[in-house]
Amino acid sequence: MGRPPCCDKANVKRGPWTPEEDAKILAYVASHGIGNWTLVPQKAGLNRCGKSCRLRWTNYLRPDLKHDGFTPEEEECILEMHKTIGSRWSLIARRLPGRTDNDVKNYWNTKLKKKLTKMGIDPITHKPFSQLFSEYGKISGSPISRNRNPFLQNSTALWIQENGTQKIDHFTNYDVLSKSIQAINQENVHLFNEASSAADSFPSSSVTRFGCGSSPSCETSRAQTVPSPPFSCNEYILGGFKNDSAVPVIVEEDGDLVCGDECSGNSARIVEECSSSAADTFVEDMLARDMEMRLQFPEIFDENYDY
DNA sequence: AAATTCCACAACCGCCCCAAA
DNA sequence: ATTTGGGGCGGTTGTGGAATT
Repeated sequence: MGRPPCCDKANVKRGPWTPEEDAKILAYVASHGIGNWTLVPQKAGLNRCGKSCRLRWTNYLRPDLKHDGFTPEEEECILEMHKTIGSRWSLIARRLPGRTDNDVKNYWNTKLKKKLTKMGIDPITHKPFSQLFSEYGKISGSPISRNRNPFLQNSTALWIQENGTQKIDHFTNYDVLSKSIQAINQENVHLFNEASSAADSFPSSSVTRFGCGSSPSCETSRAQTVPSPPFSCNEYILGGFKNDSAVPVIVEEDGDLVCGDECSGNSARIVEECSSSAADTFVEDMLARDMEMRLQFPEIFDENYDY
C-alpha cells in the first residue's frame, strides 16, 4: 500500500555536488523543464535523491540567482522584515529577487545577527538589551489588568495571574522561568491561531503595505504561507541569555545576577522589583507585534489569498 | 611555516501539510 | 480509509578557505 520509494536512500550519493553532476541537472532542466523531481535523477543519470536535486537546483543552480554579496538595501530589507515577521526566510526571500531562503538565512546567521548584537540590539526582539533586561526583571505574578486589551482576558494574562505567583528573583529559579515561558508561549500560539481565523475582520485597504523603506530591491511580492507567530515568548525572554558567545553574559556578582559589559557598557543590575505594569508591557508588546504584522502583511492572513 | 580558530555557506535533517496510490 | 512520498520550510551541521596565533 502507498507509493513506492523515490530512490534507494541507502545507496544514493550525498555530500558536495561535482561540476559534472551540476551539468547533468542543468542539461536536464534545459531540455525538460522543472517537473517531478523524483524522476530527475533517473532521467538525468544521477545517483542522487530527487529531493537533493531539487535543493541543488533551487538554492544554487537556478539561472536567476544572484551569487554576489548582499547590498545595503537588501540588508535593510532583511532587517525590517525580520523585525516584523521573524525568521520566515522564504517570505523574506520572496521580496529579494535572486535570493533564496537559504541565502537569507545564512546571511542572517553569519552577519546580521552579530551586527545587531554588537550594536546592543537583541537580534530576536530587535529591542535594545538594556530595555529587555529591565523588562525581564519586572515580570512577576502580580495581578495585571485584563481590561486594557481584550486578548488578555482569556489567555496569556490569565495564565500569568493564575500561575505566575512565584516571584522569579534574579532569575535564580530558572526552571520556574522556563516553564512559565513555555506555558505563555503555548497560550500565545493558541491566541494567534484564534486571531488568525478571524483575520477577515481586519481592514486591508487602508493599511500601508510593507515596502522596506526606499529599497528598490525589496519587492512587494505575495506571500505563500500564513506565518506562525513572529517570535515565541521563549525567544522573547531568553534571547539575551542563550549560551552563545554573541550575546551578553550573565554573571554572579555579590550574590546578584548581573549583565556583563556587552549589555550596555556597564554592568546592568537586573531589576529586582516586580510590577504589574511590566507584565502588561511584556504581554501587550507581544500582541502589539502580532497586530503590527497583521497590518503590514494583511494579504498573508487572507484565507482566500491566491499565491 | 605550522597549528589553530574563525567564518561563510552548501547541504542535510526533520517536521509539516497535502496529494497520490 | 490508510499509508507513503513530494514539496516546502526552518534549523543545524559539515567542510573548505581565510585569518590569526
